[in-house]
Amino acid sequence: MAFTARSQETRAAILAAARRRFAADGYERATVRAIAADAGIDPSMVIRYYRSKDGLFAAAVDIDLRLPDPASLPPGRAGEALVRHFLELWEGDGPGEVLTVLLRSAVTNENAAERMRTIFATQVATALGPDVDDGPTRGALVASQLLGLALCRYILRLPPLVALPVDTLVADLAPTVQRYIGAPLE
Amino acid sequence: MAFTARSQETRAAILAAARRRFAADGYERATVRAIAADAGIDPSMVIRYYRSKDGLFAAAVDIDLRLPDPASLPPGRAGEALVRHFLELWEGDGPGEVLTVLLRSAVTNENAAERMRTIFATQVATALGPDVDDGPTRGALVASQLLGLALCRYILRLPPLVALPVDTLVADLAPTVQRYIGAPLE
DNA sequence: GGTGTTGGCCATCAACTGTTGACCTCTGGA
DNA sequence: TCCAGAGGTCAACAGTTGATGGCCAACACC
Repeated sequence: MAFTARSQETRAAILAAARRRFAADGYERATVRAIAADAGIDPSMVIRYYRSKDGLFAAAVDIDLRLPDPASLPPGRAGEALVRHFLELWEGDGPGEVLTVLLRSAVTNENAAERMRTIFATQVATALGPDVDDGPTRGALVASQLLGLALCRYILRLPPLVALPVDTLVADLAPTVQRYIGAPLE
Repeated sequence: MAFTARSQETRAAILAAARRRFAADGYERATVRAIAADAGIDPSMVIRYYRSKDGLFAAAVDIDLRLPDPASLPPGRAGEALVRHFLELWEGDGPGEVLTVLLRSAVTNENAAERMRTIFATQVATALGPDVDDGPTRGALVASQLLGLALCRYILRLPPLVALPVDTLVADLAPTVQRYIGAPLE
């Protein structure tokens, strides 16, 4: 299946519409019909191409955080780099939409939650470097601050956080993340 | 309406079942029928008592954070007190359930998001004391860390965060919150 | 003891969901 | 020129959803 260029086009149109709808409405309220309408296509085509709504969702949340390698950063600046990289992902059109989908649905959908867990357990925790047993704990603490920021700024849209420019946010949060990465814990 | 003791009983049973379902499944997937079944009552009664599913939801998310007055705390310890109080709310059966409902649905439901915004804009920001113009900003930063913690520990259930005892979490997060409250910002 | 009010159940509605299969239509190679 | 196979549409399915209104049973009050 899926040979001609035309089919790849509508396939991509469906995926784009799905990401938009999933990001805006969450998994349950984003209907196959609405996605199809946005893509200017019949609902049955959505199923034809992606087998089911779940299949479409799985295709819609496929992302690589591409976290910077901490070894390549000046020591003491890893926190700042992490916060900035994370924020720029969210500010970007493509990844930001995917991340919105992921976070929005991870909150109610167990599959999405599991995906989120592995993403942040593996990508973040291992990005901190292969040090010792409290690596996962530090990674989770970092995740709590970064995801909390994303939640408040991009999902809940708390006005003070929406108003702050990226640079200010980086400056304010970097010390926190830096401490979670390196400082001695309880 | 609603005079007899019996009606108040089933009314309360419906509300309890609703909180449980909303907390477990989120707004969309928690059906009136399932809530009614949990409460051992006919679905139509749910509508009778709460007018609509939305009305039931509004009744289910009614909470007062009861944040401690910072003036009554030893200075320099407000951050610690805030984190501990917040965590104990989530650990409690009653408030924890309501907060789960609120956060789970604020992510997809605009009404719930608005409620969340006012709760954290007013209750947290004003709890920091009536100082100046960056009060809301500081409040939002605090919210980003506290809500991020709740998200990762109680909703996404990141294993390392679930494993940590409350005291450890308080010790690890208190400096962050303390800094957001008091230290000079960018 | 009648009587009206209230709690509760049943049957049902209209709308909407994901999904399926029959059918049309266009294209490109033989 | 023909025609197989692809992309695409249409109508319909079976199930579930929130919500409504009619009906019966129990209880309080006169």
